[in-house]
Amino acid sequence: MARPPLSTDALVATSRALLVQGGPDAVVVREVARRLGVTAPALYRHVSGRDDLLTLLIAACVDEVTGVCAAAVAACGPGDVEGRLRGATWAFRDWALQHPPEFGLVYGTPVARYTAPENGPTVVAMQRFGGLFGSVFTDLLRAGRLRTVPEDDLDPGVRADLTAAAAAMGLPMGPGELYPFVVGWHRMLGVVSVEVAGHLRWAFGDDATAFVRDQLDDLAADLLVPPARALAAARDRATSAAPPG
Amino acid sequence: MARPPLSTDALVATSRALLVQGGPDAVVVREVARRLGVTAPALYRHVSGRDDLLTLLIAACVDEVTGVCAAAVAACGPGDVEGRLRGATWAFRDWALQHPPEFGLVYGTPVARYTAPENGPTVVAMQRFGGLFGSVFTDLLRAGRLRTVPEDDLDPGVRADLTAAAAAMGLPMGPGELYPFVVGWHRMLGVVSVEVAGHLRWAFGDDATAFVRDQLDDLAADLLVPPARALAAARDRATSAAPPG
DNA sequence: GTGAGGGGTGAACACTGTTCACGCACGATA
DNA sequence: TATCGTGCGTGAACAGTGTTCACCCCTCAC
Repeated sequence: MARPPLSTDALVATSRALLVQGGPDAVVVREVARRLGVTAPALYRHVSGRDDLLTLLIAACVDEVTGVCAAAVAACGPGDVEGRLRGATWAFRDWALQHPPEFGLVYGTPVARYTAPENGPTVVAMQRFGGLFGSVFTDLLRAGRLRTVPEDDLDPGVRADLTAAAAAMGLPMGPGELYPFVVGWHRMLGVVSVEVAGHLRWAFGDDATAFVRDQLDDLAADLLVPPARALAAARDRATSAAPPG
Repeated sequence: MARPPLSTDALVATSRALLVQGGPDAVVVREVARRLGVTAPALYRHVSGRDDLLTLLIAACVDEVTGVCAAAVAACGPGDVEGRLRGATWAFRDWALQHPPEFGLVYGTPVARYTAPENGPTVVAMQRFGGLFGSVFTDLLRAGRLRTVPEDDLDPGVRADLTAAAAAMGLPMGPGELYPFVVGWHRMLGVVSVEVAGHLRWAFGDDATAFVRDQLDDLAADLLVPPARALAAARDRATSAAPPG
């Protein structure tokens, strides 16, 4: 009766099954062991404890959602920068709605007593995820499709924070260009969080898809410059490159 | 050595202290009892179990936030419908930021294995809370300051859901009038949730106040008709009441 | 062949929520 | 006044949790 050798991946997979089935509290060391045909202390050879298990689980989920968003981005034509934004956004929302427990674990109220280890796997996974959306936005910026904000219109504190954040992440962006990125991230996460948490059920029952699509469309409309105007702006820049006088 | 008699309020208060100090998992029956100078089974004379304790705690928090929002509304002049919206919104955000554990308990990812009892105290507290914001929006509507949506512009499914929801809540509103209410609730909750959960820290460190104020101002701008235009619309309605021909 | 060590085991500890039989002290009743 | 019923507390117990410990077996390198 050879039992398959214990691997960290197997631990994470069974932990996730328990998470899906009964929420974070159902991820119980002894039960994970039981399902793997092993006693609880055996897991401590592969994982330093329950927190470590959750850390790996969160990282795996972030990697998965990064993957589906990246696939949606890759499915767009090379020039379709708007499609990449909409595709990635909707892929994120779809994944969240199809995996509420995982979404809750990653983006929900922080799990009690759990704190992600500094520079641990969850942090680097999050950075990969942020990098994906960052590339979508830099593409929009290069194509002139991003509705940037004049720096003088920004609150001084916000401007300073965004300048610092761009520098910290090595992004070649000014604060007025990073601003729509933050707004996009913030509103998208808010829209999806509220939907997944079920706080729209009183209005839309079990399916708020149409409403959420409206909200994400509104968000895109706020973030993007229409293609025609982007073209005109590009023409303006070209002519003003040879200024009169 | 007369111990103060055990009251449900005392249970809720000590539970809340534990929640604030260590998150939902720190609300431990035995510790609540210990702090009240009593053993654990004694609590079961006043409360049916830990879930019941959480139910009462959630209801108390909802009542508290309803109170601060109501106070902000009451502080506005009788004609200041816009001030009521902004005041209630900002009061909600302030309460959330000052009480992250309570906010997480009420509006965050549902607590594992906990489900609110049907028509229990949490539900009626939530209804009171919804009623407060509902009154703010009906005031806006009556003053002509709410940017309503033509019914034909609504997705048919959304329109049907909103019609049903208005009927279920006994609101004298059409779907195009309920729509901005849902948008406002949805976006406000999203903005605040993301801020409280700390998902903006990478950009703004520990204080995203200025950014969040921007976002809530944007939301208000999306929801409201400027006063001047509201006046003009009222004039139009008055003149078209005596139609030509 | 033998030592080293990776990876498993059962027992144990300190917790948790909850239930149970018990008992005390009080107010209403005969 | 004596007695009962009941509200409210107690300690003991049960099943479950995360985690640690001493132990042991199996395999691999020398």
